[in-house]
Amino acid sequence: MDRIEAPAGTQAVVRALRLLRAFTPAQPELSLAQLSTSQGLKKTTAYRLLLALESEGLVERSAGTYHLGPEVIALGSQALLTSDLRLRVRPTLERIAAQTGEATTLEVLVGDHVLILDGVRGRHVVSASLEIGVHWPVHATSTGKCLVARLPETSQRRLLELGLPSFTEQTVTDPDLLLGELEAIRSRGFAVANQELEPDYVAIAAAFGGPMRDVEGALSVGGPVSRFPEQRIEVLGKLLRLEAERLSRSHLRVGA
Amino acid sequence: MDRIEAPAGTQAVVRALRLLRAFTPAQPELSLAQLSTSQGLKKTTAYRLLLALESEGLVERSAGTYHLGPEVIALGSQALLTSDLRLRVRPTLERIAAQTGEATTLEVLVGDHVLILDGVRGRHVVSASLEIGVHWPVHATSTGKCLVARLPETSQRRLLELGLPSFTEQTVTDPDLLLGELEAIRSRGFAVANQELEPDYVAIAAAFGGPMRDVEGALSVGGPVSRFPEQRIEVLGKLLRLEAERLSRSHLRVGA
DNA sequence: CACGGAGTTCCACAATATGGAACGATGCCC
DNA sequence: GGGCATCGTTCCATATTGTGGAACTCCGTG
Repeated sequence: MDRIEAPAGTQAVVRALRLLRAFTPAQPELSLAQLSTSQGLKKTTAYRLLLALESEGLVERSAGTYHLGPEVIALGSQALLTSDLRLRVRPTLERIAAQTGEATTLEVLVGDHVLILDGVRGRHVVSASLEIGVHWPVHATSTGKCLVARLPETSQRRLLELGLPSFTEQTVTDPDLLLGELEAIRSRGFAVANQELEPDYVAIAAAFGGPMRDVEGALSVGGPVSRFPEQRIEVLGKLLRLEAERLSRSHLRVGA
Repeated sequence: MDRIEAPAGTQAVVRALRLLRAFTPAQPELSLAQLSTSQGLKKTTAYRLLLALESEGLVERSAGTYHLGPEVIALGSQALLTSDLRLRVRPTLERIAAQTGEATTLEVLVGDHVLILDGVRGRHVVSASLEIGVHWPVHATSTGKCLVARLPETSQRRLLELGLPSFTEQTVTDPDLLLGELEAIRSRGFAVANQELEPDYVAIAAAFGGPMRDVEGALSVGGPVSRFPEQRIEVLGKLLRLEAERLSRSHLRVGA
């Protein structure tokens, strides 16, 4: 999220879209009152916008509360299926999964979270859950950290200033500490999140760039801590860095 | 889509949402010119709306064309994961899949298509592809037909008037013929699509209702024609009808 | 080099979205 | 059971916001 493009003269649309984003896994059902106050909108305005969203099938109402409608699912799947990034990276993902035997993902930065765009399961029974479409905070994930590490510093600060919730005892919640770690990640070429999101869960990630040297996405492997001793983390990190570099280079043929 | 709620004084939002819907699997990349003309918008207006959509991450731009952005995927998955219909019907789906061994889906009407909301694979190697989130035309699918059969007649006509593309030699493309079939579906309690969408693919479906006697969704099983002789279709149809009725009744405890 | 067509910026105008006020329903508490 | 708070909803005058024409800038082409 480097270019924070300021929208010009389009408040109604932006407000409506923000309303959609108000729905979270924790709060999938919201009343008009909740929606309007949480978005700082007048009741009337929120109501009108919601009517528009409802008429287009993006929200539904039942028993006085709103929730996201089926049209959103349709749009989402449409976006997923036609994601060219996903298609391009799929072979890489499969190769890594085959080589390491671990669950492998492709993730991108969206808003202030990382989004799982695609994934390939590993060979083990115990493994990451791999829910495509789910998003996680950046500061407690390997992918999040290595993606943020490549952003301009102002964006980094902005992302890290907004409060870093703790998930485990290992979660890094101090912005300055994290900024230091980002530095290390840049020089190592990969990031590790060792039980920072969930106990017993380790993940390793490396980011690759777009046509310019901006961030495009990150590759990760992860699994239970028992399978990831220090030494193997190092090996996997180097593997991911290699694959990420290959993806970054793959632009040069086509790009300007 | 029975209640075609007319949006009041919200054209900007509606226009923006329509722009999102302009992206199809066939045309996942669209230029400004394409988008503006296809939606009957002035170039300037479409441009401004797209900027707003882009700033919120719902569309992305690369090399002069727009495509749906990652935020759409996030929203879609959010909608999917929190769909209470999906959660409620899951046990039923699993039961049917276990009992029949065939791929089983839950589908709903969205716009003028059916959307696959959830699915459980069957036991066979050869089976339906089951891509959750994908949508199909109503007139060539078993689920589509039985969902439409429960709509008010005016909605039915509207849906069937808008041109029925042919997919196989079996596809019913004549609106009047289809209206007749809908009648039969209502009395039988289930619908069949025998190679109407794809050669060799048979599906059977039954719809269930919401709190009022409106349509809520449809259950289906499907697979290669070789496994679906007339007699078995009849058996499966009755099974689906039974399960659908059970779902319809499940409201009565809670509902008004 | 002139042309057509792409995306983009600018701006005056009025159509459109805004939010205050007021209404009907529902639920809660005294 | 009456009154009070809170919810969703409708109406409407207002000016803020979105609209689209005109004009500009890049392309790539004939």
